[in-house]
Amino acid sequence: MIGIKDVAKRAGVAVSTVSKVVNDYPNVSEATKKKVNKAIRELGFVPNAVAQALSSKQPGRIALIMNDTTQSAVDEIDMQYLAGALVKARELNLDVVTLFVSMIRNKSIDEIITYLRSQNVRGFVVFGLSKDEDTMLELLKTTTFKKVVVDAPLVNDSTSTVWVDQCAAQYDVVAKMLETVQAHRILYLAGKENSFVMDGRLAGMNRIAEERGCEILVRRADFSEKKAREVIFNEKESYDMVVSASDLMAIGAMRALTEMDVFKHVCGFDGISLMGYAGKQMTTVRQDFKKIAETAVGELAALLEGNNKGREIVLPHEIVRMEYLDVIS
Amino acid sequence: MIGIKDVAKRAGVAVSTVSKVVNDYPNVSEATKKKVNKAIRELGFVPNAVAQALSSKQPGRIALIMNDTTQSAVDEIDMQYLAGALVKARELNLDVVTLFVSMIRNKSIDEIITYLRSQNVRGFVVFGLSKDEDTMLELLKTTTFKKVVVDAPLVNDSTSTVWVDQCAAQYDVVAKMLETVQAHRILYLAGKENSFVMDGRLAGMNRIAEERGCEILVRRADFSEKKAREVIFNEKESYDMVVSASDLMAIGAMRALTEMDVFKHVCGFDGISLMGYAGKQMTTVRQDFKKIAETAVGELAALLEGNNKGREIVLPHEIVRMEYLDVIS
DNA sequence: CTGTTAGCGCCTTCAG
DNA sequence: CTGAAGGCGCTAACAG
Repeated sequence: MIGIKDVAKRAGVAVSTVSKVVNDYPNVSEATKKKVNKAIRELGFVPNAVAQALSSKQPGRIALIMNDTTQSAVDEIDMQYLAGALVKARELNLDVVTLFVSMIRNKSIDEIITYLRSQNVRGFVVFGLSKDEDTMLELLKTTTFKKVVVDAPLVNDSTSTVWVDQCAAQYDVVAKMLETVQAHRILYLAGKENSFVMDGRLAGMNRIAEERGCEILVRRADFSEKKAREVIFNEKESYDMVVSASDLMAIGAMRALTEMDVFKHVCGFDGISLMGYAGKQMTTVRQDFKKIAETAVGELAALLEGNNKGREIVLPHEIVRMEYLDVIS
Repeated sequence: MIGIKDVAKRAGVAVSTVSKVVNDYPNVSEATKKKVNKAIRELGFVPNAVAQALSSKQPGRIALIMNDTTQSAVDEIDMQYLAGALVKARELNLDVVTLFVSMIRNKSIDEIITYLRSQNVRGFVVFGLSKDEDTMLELLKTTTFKKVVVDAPLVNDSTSTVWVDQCAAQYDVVAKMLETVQAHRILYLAGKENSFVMDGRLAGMNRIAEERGCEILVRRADFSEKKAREVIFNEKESYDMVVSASDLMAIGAMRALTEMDVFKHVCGFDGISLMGYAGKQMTTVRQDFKKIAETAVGELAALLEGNNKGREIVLPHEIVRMEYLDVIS
């Protein structure tokens, strides 16, 4: 491996001069700068990031903690998160450690901290955290790291939150439906109770209930298509429309209704491309997951740099109609 | 930050002794080992991975290069790959840099090499490479890095391949179908031509044709459900069975057939959980993506360590029947 | 078995 | 504007 020293020799200057050129520091004459750059090119010199990091120029690394519950539907979301986060990190020149919660779930909080510190991690972003992820929640209270939580309202001095307003999104998508559909009783397919996002979505439904005088029948289907199917099949009470807290459940509901040969309007939530498989047009909420991830990493960088305290960042959502042929590429 | 030196002082020993204890080297008496560990605990010492890397003859880092064509169906596969690879890398104590090809597609090969080298990358694994990824293919010929390719038959001195035998898998799944189904003319839905895996799968079909005396109607549907639909709708020739080179196309075919109100057997390929959405039982090939990724990382480590040349590793596949309610959790 | 002493590759004062 | 020298935190011979 050829190093800064070789370049210095080749260019006939001192190593420190090379360093200055490489890092684009002032106080170097154009002449020597040229010489050095020439030598760098000729030798194919590549600065060693590890050494750079060690000698105190290290911004430190960040960790991306992904939630890996093997559910095909959420894989798409996670990939978007990951892609957005990695791109942004690269842009910000932040070194990244990618982790899955399954890799650390069984470890004690101390082990996790030790691991992260040994990896030189200064802060991290957690995606799709749920309420029963105890050690993670504990870790968020810690002040050792700066952190950003996506999809959960957890803020403290060293922790920011990035997400879309779930309450407003749920409200908006239903309000949109109600522009064209009469509905007095709405069957609401809710997700798992341990989900932070459900709180907001339920609140959105309550607001609909109050403002529009609708009655809401809440049924848990745990974000599962299968359970949503069952709920629809078993529901005795009458209702005019189905609102689902996820696209996956919306698809299950739609299928069940079709099999029962009854028609009801159904609306979803997320805007995943799987919606295309519903086989019908469906109204849903679209969240820009890539953008969310980028924002999260950006915020983490800000926390790491400055002295800003943690805060909540709310990103906009969009109400869309997705249709079979639109989506399948 | 407290370092090895502090621990040494605290324990009343030399730094090298601490280092030995930390790295679990021999030639340290139990007594001093205890002293040192005590000091480590009291001071909350955490070895700095960066310094370790710089100092020792680090195995170097490895890069995982993911193919990010936003296709919901393949997201699941990629997540499996990623999870498997990360777990294995952690096990092997290899530092990982995760990349998406979209992050480097527009860059020149030199830029990529420079970037990887600056990141101290010594080798990488590429997942789901396609034939038109020119710079990547070029990079594989290079000898700068050790590399492992998943799902493409590219082997040279410094490059290994890990995948399942696509030809045998395609053959087996059809052979399995033919045990119970009579079929003389098979409609084969092929994927994109730029896909390495298609070569093997087509070969598998040819073998079926020869051995069983079947006629194969090959139709390109580019791994797209939509196109598979269209193929089915437009196909004038008669056929007894549909074989698809991916689950996604199989689903499209199944749906189209249902809409046309005709029944044909359809079989898929991949074993993604999306198959559950087909709404019917379907025979398909299941590949263990996690295992594949683990093997790939293991092989990369081996290449990095020893002096083995690149080679081809073939993993087993499985023929399964997936059904609606099995899959949706 | 333990301590001393060089580096790893680079950055960063601090003199010249 | 340039060069010499001292680390960053740790590992790895080499002496004791």
